[in-house]
Amino acid sequence: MSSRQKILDTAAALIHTRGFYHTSIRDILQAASVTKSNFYYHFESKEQLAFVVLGERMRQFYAIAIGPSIDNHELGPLERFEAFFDRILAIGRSEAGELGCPFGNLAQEISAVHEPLRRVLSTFFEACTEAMERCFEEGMGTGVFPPELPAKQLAGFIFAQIQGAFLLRKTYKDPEVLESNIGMLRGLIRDWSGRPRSPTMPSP
Amino acid sequence: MSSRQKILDTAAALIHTRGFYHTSIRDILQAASVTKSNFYYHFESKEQLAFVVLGERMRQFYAIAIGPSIDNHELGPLERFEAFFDRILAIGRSEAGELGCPFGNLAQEISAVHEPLRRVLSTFFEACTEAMERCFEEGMGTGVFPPELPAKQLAGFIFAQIQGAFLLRKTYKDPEVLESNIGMLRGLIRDWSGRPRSPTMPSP
DNA sequence: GGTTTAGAACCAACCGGTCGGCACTATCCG
DNA sequence: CGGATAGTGCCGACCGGTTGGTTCTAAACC
Repeated sequence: MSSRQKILDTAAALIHTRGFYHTSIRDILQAASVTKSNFYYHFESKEQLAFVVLGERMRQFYAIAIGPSIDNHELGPLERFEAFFDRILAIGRSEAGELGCPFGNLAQEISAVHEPLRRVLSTFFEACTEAMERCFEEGMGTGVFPPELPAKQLAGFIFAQIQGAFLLRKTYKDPEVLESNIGMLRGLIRDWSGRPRSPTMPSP
Repeated sequence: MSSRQKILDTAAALIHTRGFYHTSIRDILQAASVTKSNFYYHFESKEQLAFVVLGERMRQFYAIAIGPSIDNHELGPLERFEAFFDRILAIGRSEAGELGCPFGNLAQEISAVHEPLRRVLSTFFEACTEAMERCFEEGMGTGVFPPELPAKQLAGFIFAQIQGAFLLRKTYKDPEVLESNIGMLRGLIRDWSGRPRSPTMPSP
C-alpha cells in the first residue's frame, strides 16, 4: 500500500477512536510507519488531511450503506429501509461500531470550533436525510405510505435516532442499545406504512 | 465569586464549546483571570477538574430538567413527559443549546479514551433513562399507558432521540431540528397512551 | 529523470504540572 | 496583651515534554 493511503487509513482509524484534536500527526505517522517529511510531501497540513480523510470516508459510507439500500430502486420503499437498517446494524455490531459513528463523532467535536469542516458534515448529513426523504415520497406516491406523511420530518427523526443510538452504544459500550433502537425504528416505519407491527412493539 | 467557582464556571463553558482535550488549563485560567498556581491550589489536576465540573453540572441538570418534570409526582405521567420536553426545548432554544448537550458532547469525546469519566456519564445516562422508565411504569399501572408497553426500551429510545437531536441541532446550527424531533416524540407518547395525536403527526 | 521515500535536525508555541515564596487571618500559648 | 504558629488563598517563574510545521540531504523506485 502506498504511503499516502497508509496515512489516510491510520488517520481515519485514530481520529475515529481518539478524535481529531486529540490525535497528533506524530501519532498517525508512527502508527503508519511513515516519516514526517513524507507526510508533508502528500498533505499540506493536518487540517487538509482531515478534509481528505473525511471526503474519502463519506463516499465510502454512502456507497456501502445508502447506495445499495435507500437509493436502490430495485427494492420497494419499505424494503429499502429494512436493507438500510440491516446495514446500520452490521456496522454497529462490528468492532469499529464500538467507537460510534465517525461522522457523528467528528460533527460533535468540530461543529462549534471549525466552520469549514462543520459545513462539509452538515451537507453530508443533509444528503443522507434527503435520500430517506425521497424514499418516503416515492412510497407516498405508490401508496406504500399514506400521502399526508411529513417525509422530511420523519427522515430527520430517523437520522437523529441513529446518531443518538450510536452515541449511547459507545457510551454504554453495549451493542444491544443499537439493536433496540433500530428495532423501534423498524416498528415505526411499519406503523407509518399501515402494515402490522412486529410482536415486540406496542400497538397504540 | 470565589476563584474556585470562577474556574468551575469558565471551565464548564469552555469545555462545552471546545471539548475537554481541546481546552487547555491556560485557556480556562486566562478566561477566568486566575493564575495557574491558584488553579493547582484548588484542583489537583485537569482530570480531577473534569470530574468536579461534570458532577456539578449533572446535579444541576437533574435538579432543573428532570426533578420538576419526570420525577414530579404531582403530575400525571403524560404531563410529566410534556413538562420534560418543555424543559429540553427551553435548553435547546437557549444560547448554550447551540453547543449541543454538554453530557452528550463529553460522552462522545471521552467514551473511547477515558474509562473512569465514561463510567460516570454512563451511570448518569442510565439514571435519566430509568427516571423515564419509572414514569412509563407508573402510567402503565394507572391505565394511562397500555400494560404491555416495553417501558425500558421506550425510555432508551427517547433518550437516544434527544441526544441525536441535540447533535444535529449543533451540526446544522438550527434550533428547528430540535423542535421538530421533540414534536415527533410528543406525538409518539400520545400514541402510546392511546390519546388522539396532534394534527401535524401522521396516523398509522 | 521525475516521483516518492527516508532520515534527521530544527523551530516557536504550547502542554500539564511544580516550585518557593508572599500576604492575610485565625488560633493558641505564655 | 503580644508573639509564635498554622492554614488559606494566591503569585510569578519555571520545568520537561509535545505540538504542528519546516528544511535540508540523499537514496530508492518506476
